[in-house]
Amino acid sequence: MVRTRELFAPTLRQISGEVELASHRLLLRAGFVRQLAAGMYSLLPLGLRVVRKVENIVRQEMDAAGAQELFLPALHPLELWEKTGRAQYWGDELMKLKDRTGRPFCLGGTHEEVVTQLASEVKSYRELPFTLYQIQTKFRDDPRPRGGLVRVREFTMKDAYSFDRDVAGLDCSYDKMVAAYHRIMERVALPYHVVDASGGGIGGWDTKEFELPTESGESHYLRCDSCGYAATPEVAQYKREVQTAGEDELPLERVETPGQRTIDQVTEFLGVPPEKLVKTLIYQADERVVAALVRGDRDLSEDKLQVAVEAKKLEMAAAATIERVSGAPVGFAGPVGIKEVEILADEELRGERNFVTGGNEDDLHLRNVNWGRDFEVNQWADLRNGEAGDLCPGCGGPLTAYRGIELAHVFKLGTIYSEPLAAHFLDEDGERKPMVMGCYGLGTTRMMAAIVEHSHDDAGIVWPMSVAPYEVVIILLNHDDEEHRAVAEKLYEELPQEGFEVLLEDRFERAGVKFKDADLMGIPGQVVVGRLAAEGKVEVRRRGGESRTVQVGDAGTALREILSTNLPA
RNA sequence: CGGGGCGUAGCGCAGCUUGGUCAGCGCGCCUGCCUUGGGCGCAGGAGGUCGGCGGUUCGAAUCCGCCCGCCCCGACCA
Repeated sequence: MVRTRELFAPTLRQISGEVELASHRLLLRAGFVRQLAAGMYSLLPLGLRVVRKVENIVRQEMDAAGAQELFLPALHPLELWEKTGRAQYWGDELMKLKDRTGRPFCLGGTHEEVVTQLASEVKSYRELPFTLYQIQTKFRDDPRPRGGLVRVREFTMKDAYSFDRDVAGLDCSYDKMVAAYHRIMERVALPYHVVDASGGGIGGWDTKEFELPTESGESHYLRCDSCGYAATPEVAQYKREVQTAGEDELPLERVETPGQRTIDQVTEFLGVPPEKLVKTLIYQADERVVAALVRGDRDLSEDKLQVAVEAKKLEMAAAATIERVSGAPVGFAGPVGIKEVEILADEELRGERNFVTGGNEDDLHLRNVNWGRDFEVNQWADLRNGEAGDLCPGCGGPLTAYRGIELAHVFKLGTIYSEPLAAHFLDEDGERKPMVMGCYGLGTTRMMAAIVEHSHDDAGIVWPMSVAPYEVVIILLNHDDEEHRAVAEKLYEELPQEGFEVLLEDRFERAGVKFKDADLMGIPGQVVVGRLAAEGKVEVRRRGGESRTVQVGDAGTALREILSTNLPA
């Protein structure tokens, strides 16, 4: 219940051409948010109401799933992040600061460490399982914030953590959270795809992202439109066609390639298509050094390589290592004659003959290289990113490239936090074990942006009922007309009693301005008090939908009907 | 972090190439009149160290250097 005359919601008629994303433009124009600095936004009263509604939906579903809400500090001792190795892993993305005594702290980018330490108070299997969650501000010093509220440096997120005695228990806790997420997406009226993803370098498995499919999204994934299989390129499985060598093996040739290091350069220089090249990528896998081979036009998936070599830690080998094993400057490594490394080759190369590789000498490449003859493959594996056009592993249909906004992310952590932080319990058998954890994130401010991104038209935002900042706006057109004003005031009095959240548009503005702003703000129900008020009638409309003229006394009934769906038909 | 763009009145922009009636426009704001169903109309008015610092010059919004900030593409992203 508020009057627009008192509402702090400055609307903008124009906005800089630099602001590109629809959600960003509309949330700014409609007076929901303001930018303080790159990736930092103030939520104005209307924006806050939307976020609160999203939060309440999330809260209800979390509670219904048996999770318990708590509230953890945003400020963490850096030491805690060092125990799990994440201070280093996150690097500059973690916002660090010191207190007056010089003790190092950080602003939490997430809360696994803090919640795990808290959970370590659990002593017995009898206290398990449980799931904790909070709705908290997160800080991430992203190298490039973008897209308005989609990717920012300070944002609010619901993060939940489950604690179980074993993996079977985790699976159960995880399934409950996933089910809750499905209901949340339904309630905020967003379409979504559940996408298999990578747990990232820190570990975890069964990682899934809930993605809003939209061209303006920044995540990329592949999806089979016939059976619904979806995955990020790094983890996407695909059906491999049986490859047969189509050509005879030709004699190996050395070819001078002065200064030609990259695939593009070599392709250009030798005049061969990139699929005839084979990339040799040298990685440090824990203590070992491995060479991964993929076709020149493909991208290596570090996730798949890491699985194939069963390494805890995988990173590009240092230049010195590459030079040692290949005997050549970076850019000329190849499988023929390389030393001290295991060679892993992408399955796809089984069908390749006579390809071009680095020559392990400065400015040298080799032509007509063949595996088996010129070098031995130690291990064949799927090592490349999936691509659009690959075949679905389930049904064989083609995979399509999608872009999306990542709304939520779930994954199974196992004991990767409970072990270093000593979150143990005594099991039935008297054995001391680390708790088995899962974690479940959902960005609430991002969700507001995603809803706008998905639901708007040329005139402005079209909020679903479930998260609209107000459900009904009474638009009083002529403020000077006593009769009209009386009708508007009566509605403003009565509609809340009928259960509606009401905004009264009573500013000293012209009718046009009020209509434009009402559409821009996207309030689902509009009650227009205008000329017809003299006859005791008002116009009841759905933003983006139908409109009808009714007696003032019937406005509530008409609104109930017209607003019975979450989004206009 | 690499590439590109931008920074001039509260907001949106022009001016910069070619230095000198260039401190300009639209919207908003204030006053008065008028109007009240889709960002009215008329008249008058206030408001800017041209992102910052330094340099070139008789003279800099304009040219040069450094810095800061913001946007976009890429790298990165639990």
